[in-house]
Amino acid sequence: MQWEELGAQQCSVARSSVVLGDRWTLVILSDCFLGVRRFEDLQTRLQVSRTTLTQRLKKLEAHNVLERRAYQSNPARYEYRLTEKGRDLYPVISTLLNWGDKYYSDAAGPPILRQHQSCGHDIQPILCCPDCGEPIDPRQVSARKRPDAPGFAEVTRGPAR
Amino acid sequence: MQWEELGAQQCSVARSSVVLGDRWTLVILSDCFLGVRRFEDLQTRLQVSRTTLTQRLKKLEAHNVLERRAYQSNPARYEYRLTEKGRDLYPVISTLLNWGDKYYSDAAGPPILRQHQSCGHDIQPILCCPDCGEPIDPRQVSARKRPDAPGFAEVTRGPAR
DNA sequence: TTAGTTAGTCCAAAAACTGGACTTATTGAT
DNA sequence: ATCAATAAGTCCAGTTTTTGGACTAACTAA
Repeated sequence: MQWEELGAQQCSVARSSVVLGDRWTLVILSDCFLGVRRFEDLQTRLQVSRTTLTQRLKKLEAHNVLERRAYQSNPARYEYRLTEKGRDLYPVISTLLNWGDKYYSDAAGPPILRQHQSCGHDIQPILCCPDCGEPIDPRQVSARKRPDAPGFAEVTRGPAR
Repeated sequence: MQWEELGAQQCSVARSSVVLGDRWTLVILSDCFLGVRRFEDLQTRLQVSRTTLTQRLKKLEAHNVLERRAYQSNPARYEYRLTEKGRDLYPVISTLLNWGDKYYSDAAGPPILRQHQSCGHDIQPILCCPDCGEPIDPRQVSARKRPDAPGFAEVTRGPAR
């Protein structure tokens, strides 16, 4: 299957993977959330090859996740900023960071600390139900195919077995 | 930079990307959360090449995200189950699904619906602060390098500018 | 006996990624 | 005026990864 075809599948994770699913994209976006905007900074920090970085930035721009914007002219220089669609990836990056912190931190703790300004605590955000407000226990969430949806999702998961 | 070296970086997203950062892994895991366990089922549903699927499953097993377990002998047949470390990826998959639902659904809505058993609603989980319980606004979260942490993270993001 | 099932392996071709040199247009220092 | 530095890329040839499809092993059911 060609790569872009994956997006035709009836699955939101598959469609998201068309944009995000490679070695570098999530790391690039993570840096964007830290305020890094320039090609040189990204390249230096991530040690990604210039060719690959160029391709990734173009792809993210094409998918409207980043916006390429001139911050000076003569010579023209560009920076990359998260669009609203890009900012909406915050929960993904944030939960990925939680997972990495849990399983790949060294003894001294996570390399990046996040502080919730509203309450002052260092936090690792958690998933909650937007309706009842309770923290989500995955076993309390059942998944089912939308009745009229086409595609392969015959198997879906019920609540805890 | 070689691929596994990325894990040496002082960044939890980079380390997570060593395991998750490719075209297929997140989609495979998404299927695992739907209860798909077998090689053939994954291959048929995802249309991933058998070689790549084999490699991914081996990698996920090596990183202790999936467990390979015989469900019969003569001939031996194996299934793949999420470990605790794998189940801890639920928030990542879930938020990725939210994002895909928002930006890549067709008019009829998301292909997979999730219902919170505790309260009965169809939901898209949101991020909350584990301390104060409020929904997370990314602009209310500042990131900073742990003071003694080595590595490149000179740039960190403050709260909304 | 034949076909089907399942979890893979093997191969050659195609696609993606790599490091490093190079380009262009400018500013600041000597 | 000359030289070095900066920034955002492009270009290239070599390496690594991914692909589709055929094949295998060890059974079971008809």
